[in-house]
Amino acid sequence: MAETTDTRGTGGVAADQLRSLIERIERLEEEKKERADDIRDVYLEAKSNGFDTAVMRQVVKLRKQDSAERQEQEAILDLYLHALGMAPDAGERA
Amino acid sequence: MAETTDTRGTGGVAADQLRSLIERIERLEEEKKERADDIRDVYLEAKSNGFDTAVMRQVVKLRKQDSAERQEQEAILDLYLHALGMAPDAGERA
Amino acid sequence: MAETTDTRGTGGVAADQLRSLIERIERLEEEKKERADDIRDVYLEAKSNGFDTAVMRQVVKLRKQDSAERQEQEAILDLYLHALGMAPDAGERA
Amino acid sequence: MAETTDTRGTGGVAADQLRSLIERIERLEEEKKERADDIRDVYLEAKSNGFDTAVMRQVVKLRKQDSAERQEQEAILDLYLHALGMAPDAGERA
DNA sequence: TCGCCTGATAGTTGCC
DNA sequence: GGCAACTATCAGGCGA
Repeated sequence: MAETTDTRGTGGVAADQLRSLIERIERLEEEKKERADDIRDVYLEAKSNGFDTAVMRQVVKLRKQDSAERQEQEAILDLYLHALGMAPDAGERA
Repeated sequence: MAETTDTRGTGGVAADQLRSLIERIERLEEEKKERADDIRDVYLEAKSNGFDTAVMRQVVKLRKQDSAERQEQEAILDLYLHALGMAPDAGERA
Repeated sequence: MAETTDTRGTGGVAADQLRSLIERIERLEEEKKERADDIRDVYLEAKSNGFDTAVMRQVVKLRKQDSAERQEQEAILDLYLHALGMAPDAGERA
Repeated sequence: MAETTDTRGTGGVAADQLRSLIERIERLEEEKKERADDIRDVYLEAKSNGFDTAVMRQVVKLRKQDSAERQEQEAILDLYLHALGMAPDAGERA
């Protein structure tokens, strides 16, 4: 734990490091928000072109679920293989 | 001590009603927690019988996803039908 | 130790046991969800009667905290009683 | 005929447009997720360097609030300036 | 445009 | 002690 008291005086090394981390996070959150706004804009554009955004959202959600489910399938396969001692790279190879 | 303390005057009836609502919620939350505890117990029982609970949780999750996806499929079908003005009982259009 | 590698062959005992456990879990989760839905309904009913559900949720939370503290007090009391050899029922509990 | 996937007569153009919109959305959501993952990574890095991430999240939140308040102040100022016919054409934002 | 509702996100708790 | 699931809170989108 960093009760390092490295903060000799004000603005120690830890403080600088912390400031840097915070700023990186803030920059990333800003970019994340930009993407969210862009997505919102695309939906607005779609709506203004006569598309049903509810349907579109459903489509996007469904396609996301499909890929998520595929991931799950792979995860559970791995788990089975491990449970059966047949993991690909588990070192255990009878 | 359950006399009509505050029930006279303004807000009395509302107070009784509120109390009733709160108690119903609390009872339901209690029951919900009981179920959660039961689930936890089943997993513990499974583990004590040599089953891999991680695999089990994954299985449960996957089966839940399957049914959720089926629901989504139906939802999107409904949306399409609506978007095409072919909804089962909704011929009304603004 | 229970040997669950009984899964060799077609539908071993372990497989049946696993299926049973999974189904119990799913039933319990279903019931848990029903309670959650009921709670939601009560809040909706409250809202339709003019109550502020945010305030209600706060109340429920506070009362839960209170009860938690009370239980903690009881736990401490039990501890003392045990330490004094005055526990109501020693040990056996299902 | 250059556009083979264009099923004219059955909303082909719209279909292409819809596909394009969906793909733009999915790409943006992907990028959004990348940023979220990056943020998560920075917090992990911070933690591995001994920082308390809960505190850091609090700091980020507070700074976001501060900036929101500052922007509100600027908005009010703009409003006043407009009301006075003194709105700047293109103001620089720090 | 306002209020409702659903989905996203941050915090909390329990498990490993 | 770290990590993941769950829960509660909050904001954005939709309908009236």
